[in-house]
Amino acid sequence: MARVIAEREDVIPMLAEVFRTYGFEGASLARITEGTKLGKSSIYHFFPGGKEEMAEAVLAHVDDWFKRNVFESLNERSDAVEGITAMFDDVGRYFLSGRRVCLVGVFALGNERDRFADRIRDYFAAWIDALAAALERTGRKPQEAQALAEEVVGSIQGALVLARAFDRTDVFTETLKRLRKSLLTD
Amino acid sequence: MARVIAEREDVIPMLAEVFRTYGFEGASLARITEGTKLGKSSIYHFFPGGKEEMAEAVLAHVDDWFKRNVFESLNERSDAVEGITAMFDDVGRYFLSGRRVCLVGVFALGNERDRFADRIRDYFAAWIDALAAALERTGRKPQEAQALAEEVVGSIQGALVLARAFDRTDVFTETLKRLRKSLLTD
DNA sequence: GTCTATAGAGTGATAGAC
DNA sequence: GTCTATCACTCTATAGAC
Repeated sequence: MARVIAEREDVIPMLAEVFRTYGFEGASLARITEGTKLGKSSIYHFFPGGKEEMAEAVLAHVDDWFKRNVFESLNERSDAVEGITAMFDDVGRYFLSGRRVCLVGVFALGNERDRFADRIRDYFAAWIDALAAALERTGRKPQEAQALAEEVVGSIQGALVLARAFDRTDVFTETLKRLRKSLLTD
Repeated sequence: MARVIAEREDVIPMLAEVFRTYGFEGASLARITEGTKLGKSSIYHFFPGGKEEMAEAVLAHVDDWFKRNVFESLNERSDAVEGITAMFDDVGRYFLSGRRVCLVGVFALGNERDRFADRIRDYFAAWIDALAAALERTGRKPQEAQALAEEVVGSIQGALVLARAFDRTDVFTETLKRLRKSLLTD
């Protein structure tokens, strides 16, 4: 029998895509098996806790990706301006210029929010805090930096909604351009 | 037999609340009958087309509410500044200071977007256009007004996401305050 | 009688868990 | 694959207003 040996780690990005596309409730086992090319038994082998465990793993994976890319861009560059520029590039690439939606944002809006409240809150908090820290290194006051960071992350989420609504990636890419400019010029 | 006679019009706001809370896929008939206090027969009597017709009616209702309130605030006041202020008040009240989510935004992010693409696009386009027109009346150039309006509507959507993520209404109300100020001072 | 709103059993299909 | 629960939806019967 032909077998494609899969590992849990390899399944998670595909799972993420299913949850992103259909939301938590809409991610049925049929869609999950279709999206992962795995049978139900394999899925339950990797995630005995069912959909809840799958969603947890996906959220952890997204969190990890942002920590290793976006937040690292912001924190580990000696030049804060360069770090902020890199963050916008990372974000633009991650969301496929607006064609891809934010999984955590989708979860935040749905009734699954309460179930994953900690993960959702931590994701946005970590992002805002990392950006605020970088903004402080550009010479802004802590309070101003925090407010600006919140503004930027919120605007990115809103731009994803509008890009989907209008089915136009430029709504997203132009927003990123504008936000970057406004952070780095005044 | 005890009867509480309902009308289609009275059902729609309750339906809207169910769709807002659970999304299109998550709005099961069980949740719909629970949320509307109506039996299946009554629901299907009012909406023979099933969930699709219910969602259409709800989107039309939201559209109508915004046209009759938010957009009217913007367009039919002789003083554009007063109109913009009224819009922010309307929006703050409508979204219950951020406790309530935007139904159209939720639909835009989900895979139901394609099914209701026209309604979703028109809702945001009408909002942005109405705000842009008011901004032009405050003396801004058409292009600048359009970009600013898009920015504001996007920021409002993003603020709803963050308010839900942090479970803090002030994230939403502070964003409204900031946006209003930035439109009316510079 | 007609008409509209309601009650709720019952349909096959699909859900998630195992 | 197998399990039960739930899915969206249909149907017949019936309530009360005219």
